[in-house]
Amino acid sequence: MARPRKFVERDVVSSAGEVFAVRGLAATTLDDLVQATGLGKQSLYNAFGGKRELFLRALSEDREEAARAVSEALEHGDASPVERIRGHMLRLAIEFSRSDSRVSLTTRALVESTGESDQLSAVTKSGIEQLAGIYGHCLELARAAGDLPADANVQSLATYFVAITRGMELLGRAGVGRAALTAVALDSLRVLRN
Amino acid sequence: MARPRKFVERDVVSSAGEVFAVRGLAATTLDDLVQATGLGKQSLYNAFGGKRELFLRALSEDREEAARAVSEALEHGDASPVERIRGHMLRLAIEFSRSDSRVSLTTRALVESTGESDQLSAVTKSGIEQLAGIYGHCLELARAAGDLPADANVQSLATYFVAITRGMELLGRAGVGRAALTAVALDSLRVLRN
DNA sequence: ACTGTTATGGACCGGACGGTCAATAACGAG
DNA sequence: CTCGTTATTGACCGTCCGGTCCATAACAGT
Repeated sequence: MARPRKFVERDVVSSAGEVFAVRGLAATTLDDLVQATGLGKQSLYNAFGGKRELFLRALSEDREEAARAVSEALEHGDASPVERIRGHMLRLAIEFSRSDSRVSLTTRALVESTGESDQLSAVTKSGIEQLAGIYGHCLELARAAGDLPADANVQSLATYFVAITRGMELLGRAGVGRAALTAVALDSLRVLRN
Repeated sequence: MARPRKFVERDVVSSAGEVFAVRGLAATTLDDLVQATGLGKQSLYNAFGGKRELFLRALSEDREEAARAVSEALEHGDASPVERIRGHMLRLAIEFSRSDSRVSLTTRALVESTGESDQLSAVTKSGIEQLAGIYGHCLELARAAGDLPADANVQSLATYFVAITRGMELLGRAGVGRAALTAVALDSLRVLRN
């Protein structure tokens, strides 16, 4: 009944997210997005509403994807919970030491948000809570298995892992290499010793 | 022999740094800086050369100030090295949970730098190495005092502390409160148990 | 007081930015 | 085939941006 779109929203959001991850929200221009997505300005505007809205879409997708990935790494497999966390951290060390200058959109949003009541802040906060929840779940299993120190607080350990992973991401961006990041990841796991 | 300046460079750089810390490099406009510093555009330009150069000045100052502060916290006092680190981390937890939306210029530069060969990257990398060096020095003392696990690697632990502090900074920005950040700080110290 | 030199402030500029408009194209329904 | 609806395209717009120009002010030295 009407002219069909020539693009798939998911692909567009994904391409846009790539640009945002490399350049950041403020530094990305509409023309960058036009070039990266292949759409015209007006099509972009019709479908998403503008640069900021498109970023929010990309952010949501990135958040979901990240949560999915961590979930998969921590909640499945036959290794023990602590070993799963260990494997996850080592994989992150490798991922963050890739020199492709990407920064997760969540971190971008965190840094570029302009205030408490910013919409970016809201999405980012809930994203962090979601991540902490996933870590927390796995840590709970570890505790049940007796693999955590007796006095460990699962909640705060979960937040701790969110913090150390964000820190590793920044260090990777700063050029810290794979070996060093791996060492950091291994160090970070020492908090789990009992 | 010529008209004297009406401003003190240090103050101007400091005010500018404040703005950059809140808004970021890309999102700060020259007019923001004019308003924050009280100088005219031309004076700003004469004295510093432009927005980017001014940011670099502010970044250097911020880096020195941060290094000085950490140095002071870790290298003096009658407490043991490990206890000094502990106190330092607890103080950071409080600092990062202030809700004033600041992000250290080093983190800003890290996230907003546009490539490997970026001047921002260079300054930031050396800043991180400097910080790691300070942590490393204190950890060396701790090791000498026998307060570190026997198999601990001082180098990587130093990097680890840089990572966890950057992560805590981001979490603070995300709205994680003082109590939670303090718990994270305490957790992070568990890697030092022997 | 005069002069050389630098600082200052406000007007100004070219360009890029995010966003919009209007003409046209591509479809499905009838 | 025609019509209604929506997508697309490229030209266009007002604004804001970083940066510059220029006329003037404020000093130090003579």
